[in-house]
Amino acid sequence: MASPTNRRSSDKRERILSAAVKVFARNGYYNAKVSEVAREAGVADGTIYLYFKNKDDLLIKAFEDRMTWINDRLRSELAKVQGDALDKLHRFLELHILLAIDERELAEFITVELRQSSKFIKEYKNQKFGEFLGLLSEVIKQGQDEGLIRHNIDRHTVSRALFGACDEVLLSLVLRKEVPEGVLDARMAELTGLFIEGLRAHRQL
Amino acid sequence: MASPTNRRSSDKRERILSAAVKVFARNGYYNAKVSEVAREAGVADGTIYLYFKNKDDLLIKAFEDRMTWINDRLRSELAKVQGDALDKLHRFLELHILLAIDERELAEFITVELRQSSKFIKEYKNQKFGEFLGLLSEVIKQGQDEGLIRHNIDRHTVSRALFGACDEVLLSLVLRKEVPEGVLDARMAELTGLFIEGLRAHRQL
Amino acid sequence: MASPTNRRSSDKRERILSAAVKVFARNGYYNAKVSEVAREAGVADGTIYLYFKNKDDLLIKAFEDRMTWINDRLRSELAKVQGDALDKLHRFLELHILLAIDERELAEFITVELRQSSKFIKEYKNQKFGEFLGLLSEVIKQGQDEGLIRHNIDRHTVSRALFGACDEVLLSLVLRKEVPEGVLDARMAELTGLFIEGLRAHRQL
Amino acid sequence: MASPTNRRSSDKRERILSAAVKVFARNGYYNAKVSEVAREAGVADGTIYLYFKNKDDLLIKAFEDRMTWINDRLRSELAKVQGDALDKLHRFLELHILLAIDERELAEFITVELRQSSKFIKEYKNQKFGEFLGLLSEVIKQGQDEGLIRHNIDRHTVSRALFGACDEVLLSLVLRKEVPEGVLDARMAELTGLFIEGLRAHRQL
DNA sequence: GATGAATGAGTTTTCATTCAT
DNA sequence: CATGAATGAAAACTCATTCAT
Repeated sequence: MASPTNRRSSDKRERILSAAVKVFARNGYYNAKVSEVAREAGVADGTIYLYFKNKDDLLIKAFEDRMTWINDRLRSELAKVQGDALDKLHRFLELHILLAIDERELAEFITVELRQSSKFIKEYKNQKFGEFLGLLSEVIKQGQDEGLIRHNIDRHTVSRALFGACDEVLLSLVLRKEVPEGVLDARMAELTGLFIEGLRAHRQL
Repeated sequence: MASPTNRRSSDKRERILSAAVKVFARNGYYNAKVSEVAREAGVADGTIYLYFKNKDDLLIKAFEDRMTWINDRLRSELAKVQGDALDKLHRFLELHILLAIDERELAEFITVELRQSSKFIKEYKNQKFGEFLGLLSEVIKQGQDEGLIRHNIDRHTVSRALFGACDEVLLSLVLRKEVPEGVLDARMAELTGLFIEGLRAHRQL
Repeated sequence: MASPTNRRSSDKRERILSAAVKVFARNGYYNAKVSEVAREAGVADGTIYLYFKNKDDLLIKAFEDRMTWINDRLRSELAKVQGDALDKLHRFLELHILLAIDERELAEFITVELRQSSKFIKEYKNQKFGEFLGLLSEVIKQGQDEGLIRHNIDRHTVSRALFGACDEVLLSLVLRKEVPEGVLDARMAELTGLFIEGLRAHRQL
Repeated sequence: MASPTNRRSSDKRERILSAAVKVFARNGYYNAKVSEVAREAGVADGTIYLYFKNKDDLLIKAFEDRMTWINDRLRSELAKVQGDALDKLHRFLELHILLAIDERELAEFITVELRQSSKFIKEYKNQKFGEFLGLLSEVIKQGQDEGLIRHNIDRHTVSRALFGACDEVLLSLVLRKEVPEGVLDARMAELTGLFIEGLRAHRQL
C-alpha cells in the first residue's frame, strides 16, 4: 500500500484503481487518458499522482491489485472443493467463467492489457499472473499425484494452454457480444470436457 | 498513377510492411514511431504515406498481408497431407509452431497486435483472422465427419480454444526466451496430444 | 470546469486573442504559427488549446470578438450623433478611419482575413460582419426615410460599396505606409464627400 | 515570357497558368496544392518547376499574366468609346462587371489573392494592379480636364475607392451565389450612378 | 492532501521541391 | 524536355505530468 493509509485516502486510491480498470478496459491503455480516469474516479488529474507514480504505475498497480483479488478468491474457493483434482479443475474453469460474466470490465482489462503490460512496460515481471498460473499448475500436479492426470505432460505448459484457451474463448463469447442464455454454459462445458478428457490418465495407457 | 504500383514501388511497399512488422513486434503499435519504421525500411518518413493512408492503415495492411500469407501457406500445406483429419490437425499445430520459430517477429507481431487491432481500431472487422480460424474449424469438421472427433463439441469454439492455447504457450516458450533444443518439440507434442486426446471420439463412450 | 472561466483565465484568453490579432495581422493566417501566437501571448503552445479548439477556431473567435467590440462601439457612437442620417454617415466613416489609425493591427487583421475566413473556413457564416453592414444599412435607410438619400438605390449594395471603398483606401493609405499629417483627413473627407454627393437626393431629380 | 518559347512549350505554360487560376480561385492559395494544379493542367508535378521558380512565383506570374490581359482589354475597349470621360467611366465599370460574369474564376482569383499576394509575398510590388488603377485614374483625370468631374478630389484615391466598392459588391453578388436575372444589372447601374453623381462637377457648386 | 490550469516534449502528417530516369 | 516517386523540413496538436494555490 502506498503512502495514504487512512480511511478516506485508501477509499480514494480504490476509486482511482476502479476507474482505471473501467477506462483501460473501455479504451485500452494507450488510448485511455489520465484525465478520463480522474473524471471517472471523481478526483482531479493531479490527485492520481499522489497515489501513483505515473500512468504506467497505475496500470501495473491496477493489474496487481485485481490479480491479487482474483488469486485470493480462487485459492479460497478451491480450498472449499470436496473432491479430487478433476473436480478442482472443473471448479477452476467455472470460477474463471463466472469472473468474465460478473466482472466483465475486469476480465476485459486483464485480457487485453496482460500482453501489453508484461511486454512493453520496462522492468516489470508479471508476478501476480505467475501466481495465477501456479494455482492452476498446483491443481494439475495434484491430479497427477492422484493418478488422475497423465504424467507425460508438463503441468506448466498445460496451465498456460488452459488459460490461453479459456481467455480466447471467453474473449469471443462474453467480452464482445451478447451471448444467448445457455450458450455460454454449453460452450464452457464442452471446453472443460475437452481438457479433462485430454488430460485424463487412461487405464489402458 | 495515384499510388505507386510498378516493380520498384511494390518492392518499397513490401520493405515498409516488413519494417512495420519488425518495429511493431519490437515495441508494440503504440510505442512504435512511424519514423522508426521508415528508418528500418530505409525510406523517408513521408514515403510511408505514399503507400499507406496513416499509421492505423499501416498496421491493418501489415496484419492482413501477413495473415493472407499464413492462410495461403496453411491451406496449401494442409492440402498435401495424406491422412485423416487428426493427421491434418497434427500438421496444423506443427505449422503453427514452425511459424513461431522461423518467423519469430511475425508471430510476435500477430500475437500482440491481434487484440488491439480488432478491439480498438474503429470499424475494422478482422476478416483474415476469421479465415484462419475457419481453416482450423474445417479440419475439426472433417474429423467429426470421419467419426474421429466427438460431435458433442462446437467446432468454432474448439478452434478458438486451440488457437488460444497455442498462442499463449508459444508466447511464453518461443517469443520471450531462448528455448533449449528439444524442449519446444516436447512441449508442443504434449499440447498436440492433449488436444487430440481431448477431441477423440472414444468408441466406448 | 472544462474550459477555464475564472478571472485569471479570461485574462489569459484575452491575451491569446490579442496576440492572435497581432500575429495574424503581421503574417497572415496561413503564415502565422500557433507557437508564435503563444510566444506573443506569453503562454505555452498547449495553453492555446485549452481556450480554443484549433487554429481555425482561434481565427474565428478573434474575428468575432473584435467585430463585436467594433459593432458595439459603432452602435453607441452613432446613438450619440445629434443630427440627420448624413451626419451619422459622416460619423460612421470617421469612426472607421479612427479605428484604422488607433488600432492599426486590428484593422489590418480584419481587412486581410475577412475574405479568407468567410470563404475558406468551412461552415462559417460571418454573422458579425453582417451585423456591421447592417448598421451601415440602417443609417442609409434612415437617410432615405428622411428624404436625404435617394430611394432608387439598394441600401445593402450601398453599404457594401461604402465598406469596400473605405477598406481599399484605408488599406493603401494607412496600413502600408507612413501617411503625412493631414493627407489622411483630406483623402477621407473627399471620400465622404464623394459618397454623400452620390447618395444625396437632389431636389431637381 | 520565361525560357520555353516554342509553340508546344508556351502552350504548356499557359495550361499551367490557367490551372493555377482555377485551383487558386477554388481553394485559395494556401489551401491549393501544387500537385492539384499539375493534375488540372494535365502535367506532372515536376513540370511546373520547369516553367516557374516555385509556388509563389506561380501565383505572381498567374496574377501578372491575367492582369496584363485585363489591362490590355480595358485599354483597347476604352479607346473605342465615343464620348466623354463619364461615358468611359461607365464603360469601365461595365467591363469590370462583364469580367466577373464571363471569367468568374479569374475574378474570384484576383479578388481573393490580391491582398495576400501583395502583402505576404516578399519583395513583390504589384505593378500590374497599379497599372489597372492607373487606367481608371486616367479616366478620372480626363473627366476633370473636361470639367465633368470635380477637381476637389484626389483621382488616385477615387480610383481605389471605385475598385474597392466594385470588388466588394461583385464579391457578394456574383462570386458567392446565383444571381437572379436582372438584379446584377440593376445593382451595378445603381453603383455606377452613385459614383457618377458623387463625382460630377455641379454647375451651381 | 487536493486541485486543475499550465506546460512543452514528442509525434503524426502534409506537401513543396528535387532529381534519377 | 517531362516525369512522378521520393524526400524531409515544418507545423498542428495531444496529453502525461507538474506545481502554485
